[in-house]
Amino acid sequence: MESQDLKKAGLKATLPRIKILQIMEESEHRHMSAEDVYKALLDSNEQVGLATVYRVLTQFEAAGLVIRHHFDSGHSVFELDRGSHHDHMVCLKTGRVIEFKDDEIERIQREIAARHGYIIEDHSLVLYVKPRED
Amino acid sequence: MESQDLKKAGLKATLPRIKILQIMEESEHRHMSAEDVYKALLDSNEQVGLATVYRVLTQFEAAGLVIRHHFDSGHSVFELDRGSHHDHMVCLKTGRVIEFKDDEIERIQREIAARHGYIIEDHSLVLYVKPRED
DNA sequence: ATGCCTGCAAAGCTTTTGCAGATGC
DNA sequence: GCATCTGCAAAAGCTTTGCAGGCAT
Repeated sequence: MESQDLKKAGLKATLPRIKILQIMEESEHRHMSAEDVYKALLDSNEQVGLATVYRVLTQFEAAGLVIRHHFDSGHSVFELDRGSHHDHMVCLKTGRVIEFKDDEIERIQREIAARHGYIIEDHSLVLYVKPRED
Repeated sequence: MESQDLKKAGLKATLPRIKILQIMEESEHRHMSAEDVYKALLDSNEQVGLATVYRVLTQFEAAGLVIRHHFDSGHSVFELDRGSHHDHMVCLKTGRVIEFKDDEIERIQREIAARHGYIIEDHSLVLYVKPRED
């Protein structure tokens, strides 16, 4: 039940929030822009303002429910935080987003940061790729 | 001589372009936003419009003279392309940007892309870090 | 009941664009 | 001289915010 997740996150279980959470859970695209979410709401005949979508997504981010990515395009993309960290590969031809994770890379990253006297708080790794058979 | 670089890149050697190239070469910060460049121009008593800065930086990017990064902040930062690829570490406390490169990480990245049937066109790796002695 | 939410419209920021005049070659 | 470039101001995205009314608890 979404209302539980919301309350657990310290957010009142309002209709827009519940709907947005549902949209993101049910969407076939795990990465959605605010506009994408807004359009999906309209498609479901939900009356929610775009400003509210932005506000809710920002609150979700603060609450750790979603992760905000920037990729390379000047606008934000949101993804439900299912708890398992991973990196992304974006196909330049189709726009498809593939998730992956590699412990070896993560290990080396920590090592490099440490070598400079730092601790990693977060990181962003995006591979921009194209199909091999081009 | 900057005008040579510009002509080689197929761009007319105009004053704004030359000045912007100089600014970026001489700045102690290798990563500058359009606004940063614009302010630096004003500080040097150069009369160049902000729109021109954006236009020139975009042309430079297309010409391969600079690289545009997005990091995580909703605005672009530009860096002179000195030919040697590297990744970035951004200190969350001071904003300092450190460059690094690791062949092992690069190798694994290519391997992962290949495993999914892709070839890497480009990639972006940014570590958001904080000093160890916090 | 009351304090947190929402919708709308307006404003904010970064970046782009149209146009007339200026400049490089 | 002519095409390209620049400055200005206006516009265009994306995102945030102020305010008056609405909703969850």
